[in-house]
Amino acid sequence: MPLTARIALNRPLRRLFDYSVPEGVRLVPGQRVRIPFGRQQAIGLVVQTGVEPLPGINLKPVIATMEDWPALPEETVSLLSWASDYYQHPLGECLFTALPPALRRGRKAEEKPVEWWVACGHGEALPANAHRQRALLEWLNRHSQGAAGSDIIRAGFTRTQLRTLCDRELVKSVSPPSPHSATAEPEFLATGPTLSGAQAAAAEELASAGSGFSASLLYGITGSGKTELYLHYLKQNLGTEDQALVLVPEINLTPQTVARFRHYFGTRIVVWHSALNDGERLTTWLKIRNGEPVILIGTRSAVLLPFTGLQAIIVDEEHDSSYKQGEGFRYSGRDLAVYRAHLNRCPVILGSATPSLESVYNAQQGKYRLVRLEERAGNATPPVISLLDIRSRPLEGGLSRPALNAIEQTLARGEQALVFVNRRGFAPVMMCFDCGHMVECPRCDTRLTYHRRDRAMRCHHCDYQTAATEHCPKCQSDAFKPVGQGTERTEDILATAFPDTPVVRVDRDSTQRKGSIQGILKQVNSGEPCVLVGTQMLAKGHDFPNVTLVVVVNADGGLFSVDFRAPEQLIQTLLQVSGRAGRGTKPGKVLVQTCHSDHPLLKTLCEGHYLDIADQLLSERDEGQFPPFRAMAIFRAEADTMEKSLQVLDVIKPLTNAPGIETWGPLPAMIARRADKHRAQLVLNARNRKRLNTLLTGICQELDRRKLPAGVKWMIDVDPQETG
DNA sequence: AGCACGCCGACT
DNA sequence: GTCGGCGTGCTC
Repeated sequence: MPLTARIALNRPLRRLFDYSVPEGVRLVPGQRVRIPFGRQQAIGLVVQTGVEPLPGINLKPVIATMEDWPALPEETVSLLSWASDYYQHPLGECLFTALPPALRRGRKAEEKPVEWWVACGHGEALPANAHRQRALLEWLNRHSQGAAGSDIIRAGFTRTQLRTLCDRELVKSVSPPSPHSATAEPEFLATGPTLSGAQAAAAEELASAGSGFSASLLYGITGSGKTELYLHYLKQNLGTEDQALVLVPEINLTPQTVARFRHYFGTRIVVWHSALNDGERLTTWLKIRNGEPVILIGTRSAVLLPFTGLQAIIVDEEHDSSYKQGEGFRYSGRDLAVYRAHLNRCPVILGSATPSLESVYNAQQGKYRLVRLEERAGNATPPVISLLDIRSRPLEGGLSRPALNAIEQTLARGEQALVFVNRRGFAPVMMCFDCGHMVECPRCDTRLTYHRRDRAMRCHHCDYQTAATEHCPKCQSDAFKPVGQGTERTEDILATAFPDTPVVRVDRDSTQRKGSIQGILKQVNSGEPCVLVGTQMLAKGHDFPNVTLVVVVNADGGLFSVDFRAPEQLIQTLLQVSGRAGRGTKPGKVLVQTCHSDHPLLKTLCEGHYLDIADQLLSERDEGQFPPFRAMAIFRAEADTMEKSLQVLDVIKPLTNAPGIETWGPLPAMIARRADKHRAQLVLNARNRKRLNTLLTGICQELDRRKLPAGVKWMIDVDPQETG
């Protein structure tokens, strides 16, 4: 009988393809092969061998193996097969997301040798106008050991300059010095950080779960020192040959965070995030695949890396919505982390000051061990939160008089204040007070945000932008004014109100312009009085010891949203941003401006213990029959007209008719048109997750068979984060 | 996703 | 007469 193999391709196809295996070739699951596909060639991943050859199809033979070992180890294939089924995404695309781009394209799974350059002359022979070449040569002469090509480029020189110098025989390429002689191992500490009593107790509880599978929810209030706990845990429990994974949200993966881990683990720390280039990705991927005993700090996709000796997983800020991928393979990094810990029979720690309702529920159900850390580190006390009703109060740049007074008093005491605004730009709308016109995005059903600094009107949902005008573009009236608050506007008002105090704005725009958040925060870290203005970005993980006042400009956005997650997210954001106050020795105070100071949710926030609030929110989810009490999935469709999108979902709707499953819609999405795509959705709400999964699998099979209206893209989102 | 095949409109 | 538009169908 001829040998056969079932192979997955990196194509959006919900099927696999069978091939014959040439004599003398041995294939195992997870192995990378080159195969003929149609009239082209492709890279495939072996899923299964020895399958029964299909009748009536003569199999093409595999061309070659890329390696004689599986690129994806068995455990990683299991993880992704499970995820493919759970998230209803084609297996091939799931498996390929676990490969670095270079290997997806068919490159050899080996390190590109480092090209190493040394200077072998001086600049006298260079033409007088060759400034950059001279600068490069001097730079290289200063590096007596020579330098890697990538470092030369990173230092601001170009490949052309290097090539020309090479042609002039002023630099040459040599083999790189061996890594041992290049640099000494950086120093790192043998023991973990010293813990407070409360931290030590929590550490002991975490450790008591042992080394097999366990999931712990570490509820640690802001400022309680969760990171020290992670460091301590890894120091105490990780063997010298073990691998560990620390997942963090993108914006938490700062140089300081990494430096903190390096301080205790030195070169054992490696990072994984969106800013890595293909070469760096391959290098790190190979390290992980080779089983090197690294501790990897990474964002969402790090959970898919091919670990072979994973012994601990930590998910920091586990409630963060960025753990859910919002397009393509819509997996949850946090949920896959838990499943992966299960596969590896190792512990997983989910840490947060404001855990997701899903995790709180799992803890209540006994699926997760709840570990509490409710004392702030050092002498810090939790901040006091109070509501400031702004109904019929005059506002300046969104700030009420009492709020401005509080900021003034804070500055007068030599302390710092933080003002939280949930929108970047100057104002979210420009409106004409004569004709009522509001400037809209031509491609989306949204208003354009006014960015005064750049004199631009920008859409925050696509890349559209246009020059700002002084008059109404419709009736030319000059009664054309910004409406609502953005960070730029609040920054402006504060700069006017406190002319002698620095005002520092932190949002996507300001950090992009200045290069990094670090530079911007220098001012703040000096401890001198200043006012910080910013978005979400400020709410995460930063430690500002001298910030003693936090002002929330407007808390009302999330109070009456149609999204069932809005109340949870509002509370989480408010508590995270509140947590920036009073992290030093001085007590912190939080003022939340609202038009609904009698709203029960905001009232409990003030009295609030987060777990009590979570309990209350959970009972609302229960009553509304929402997750985690129900399993949810959404069919989304997009096309050049709304009719087409709705039409496809109308075809799908009758297929969802099953006991224990409720279907809502189809309805246009909250923002119905986005980048000229008209979007609609069909929501499925099920009592039983397994039943929902089986139903979805069946529907996908059926839809693959059927001919659907052309030009419509449909997809499934399991456990959706956004239901708008 | 690619890529080829296929059948209708405005060019040398 | 042909170049090329993108609709449709197929890939073991």
